Amino acid sequence: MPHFADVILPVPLQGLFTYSLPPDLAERARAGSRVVVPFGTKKTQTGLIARLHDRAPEGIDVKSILELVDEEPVVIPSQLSLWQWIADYYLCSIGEVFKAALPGKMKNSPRPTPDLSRPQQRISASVAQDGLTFSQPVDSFATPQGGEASGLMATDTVQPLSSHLPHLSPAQQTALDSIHSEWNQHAVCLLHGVTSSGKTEIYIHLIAEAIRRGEQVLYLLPEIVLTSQLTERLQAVFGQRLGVYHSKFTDVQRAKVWLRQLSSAPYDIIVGVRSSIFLPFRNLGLVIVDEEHEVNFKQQDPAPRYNARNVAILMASRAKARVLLGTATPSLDSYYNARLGKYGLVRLAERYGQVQLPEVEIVDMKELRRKRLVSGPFSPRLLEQMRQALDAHEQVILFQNRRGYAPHIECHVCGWVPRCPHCDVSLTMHSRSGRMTCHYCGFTTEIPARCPNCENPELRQHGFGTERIEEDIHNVFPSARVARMDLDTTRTRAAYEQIIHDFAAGETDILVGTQMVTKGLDFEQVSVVGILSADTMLNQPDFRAYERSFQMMSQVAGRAGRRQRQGHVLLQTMEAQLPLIRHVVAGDYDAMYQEQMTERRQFAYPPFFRLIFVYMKHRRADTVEHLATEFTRRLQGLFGQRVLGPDEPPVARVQSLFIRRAMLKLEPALPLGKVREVLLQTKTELLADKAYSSAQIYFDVDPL
DNA sequence: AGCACGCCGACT
DNA sequence: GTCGGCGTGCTC
Repeated sequence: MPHFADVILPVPLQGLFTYSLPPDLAERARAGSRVVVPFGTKKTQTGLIARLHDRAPEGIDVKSILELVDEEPVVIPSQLSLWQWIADYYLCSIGEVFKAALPGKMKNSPRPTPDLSRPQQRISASVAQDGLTFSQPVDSFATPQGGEASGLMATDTVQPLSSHLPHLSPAQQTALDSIHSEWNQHAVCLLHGVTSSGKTEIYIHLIAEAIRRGEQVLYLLPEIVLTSQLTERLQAVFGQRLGVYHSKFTDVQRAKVWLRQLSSAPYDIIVGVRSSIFLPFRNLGLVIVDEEHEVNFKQQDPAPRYNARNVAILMASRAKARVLLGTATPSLDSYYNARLGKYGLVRLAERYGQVQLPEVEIVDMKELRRKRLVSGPFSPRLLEQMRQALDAHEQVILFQNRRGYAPHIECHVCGWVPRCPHCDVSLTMHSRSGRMTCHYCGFTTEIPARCPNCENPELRQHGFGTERIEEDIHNVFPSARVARMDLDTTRTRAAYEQIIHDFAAGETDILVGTQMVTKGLDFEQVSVVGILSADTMLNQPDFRAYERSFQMMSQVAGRAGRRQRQGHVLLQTMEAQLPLIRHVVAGDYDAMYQEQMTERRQFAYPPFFRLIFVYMKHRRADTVEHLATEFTRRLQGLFGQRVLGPDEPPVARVQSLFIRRAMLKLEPALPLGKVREVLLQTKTELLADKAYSSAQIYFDVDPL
């Protein structure tokens, strides 16, 4: 019987914590089971047993485990080893991975036990009553009580799948066959299929095949594409075999899916967002990553800053499963891997049905402004196309990559601009609420009636956000029904679904929105798409700005197109001569790829080099400056000119903390183990210095 | 990340 | 004379 357990705790500290096992728990404790342990002075935490052993740790006052929450593990060995891989690769603690992995309810820390010294009732009623514990055998969670877990799950009683499968066009069938033959050589295949080429039907066939072989499928999607339209379509084919895992579901719903995957009757298919890579899979056979180029697959803020696409590829290789990456606009990274022969590559160049690719027309805004033919956000040409579409009872999508009313306001007498008191950005004006908001920290304040600096009552608005566009459309086309889709109008899943539903049902004529309107939505009646300003995307200070602009513009352009008439895309830009704009017009992905790859190679950026950012934050600018200089100096001592910086990120102060960053450009051949060790070591050393102890230091590996 | 301990300003 | 600011140190 083991005497000790190494426990993962949801804290940003490296390593595991060793606790002793009381004899009555020792025989029942298992790796992967949750435990309640004392941590710190008077706190208890819910942790997870990583391993059991008999080696008494030295020089540590070992405490005892208080409770065993689960009789059966809730995390299986393959998950534990994946967590460790994520912590190692993305340079964070395994506790941070644990925190991100488990649905909230399953890692809730119980109230501090009133008397910790009294051992008695170990699995207390207070812990078990939330219904999310494993005091009972796991299979009890696969029974019909939950509603969605039907008793008819046994494979032999489910209807044959083939009767529901969608018909494939010859082009789709060819692509499907090619994917199979690519999989003979490569575990990962990239499906480069133009918008509306019918990738989903191909996915459905592949999923059905995997299920017939008795394998599980993970179907990853970026958050925004996971609409009820898609899940209903998949549900129609796969019914009860399909589980959905979404961040807007409640904790209880997510915990139910998790426990169901542990049972003897798990879902065969999980359709889910980024975090569904953390679900337990005992028999993974296929991973589909749809819209693989999406930056959303990378978690940005709290650690672990993982890329779910890349983790999914690793998971699949460990499970000997196949991977299909699907997109109309591949990430340069994936396309490069395909060109290198690391991934298979299959193209689908034909749109499904008789839908034609849209015609893209450049509108030279610089020229129009010079001739004073345009003042607002719409060119005459766009207005003309919109009017035609409305007259023909067709729909319009307008894409403007900025929410709010005006990106900033300015006193035209003294030049005063309202800025966020906590962040290094100007405040965005929102007219509906009559307020100005910081898009970084959420700080909000009233719009002043006059300039607080010089009392001038005239404050000018600069630029156009989606809210302003919506208002302008009302003025130009008073009878048109307009909807706006951005972060402000889609706070709830219901509101988001409502906007999509109304537009699909033809109850809205014009949809204005941010990036959200570019994502995998197909509307039959859209004949005109307007990209109001390509420049807001092109001018981002980021080496991926052109790649992203191409992806966004191509994706939104792909929303246009009907069976009868060719769709029209109007691309308004101040940089009409830019080669990238021509590539969008021509739909020439390869030209964009070649051009960007030349730059990436020249400036030592991905996919030729691996990037790691070191972020440092402190409430004092001089402290963070010194820290950043010292961190960079130490790294340069070991890694030489691979280390750049420190510099200020585009927004150099957020939530009252000053930010600096150092950048590492590492050649692919460089073993990561040494780098990892040095980075963590340097961080530890510098934080041990009193001058920097209240600073925050973290790493962003393979940033997007 | 929490949380407590610990040493300096505006309050009953 | 106290309540509380957040700097500092620790968590098996």
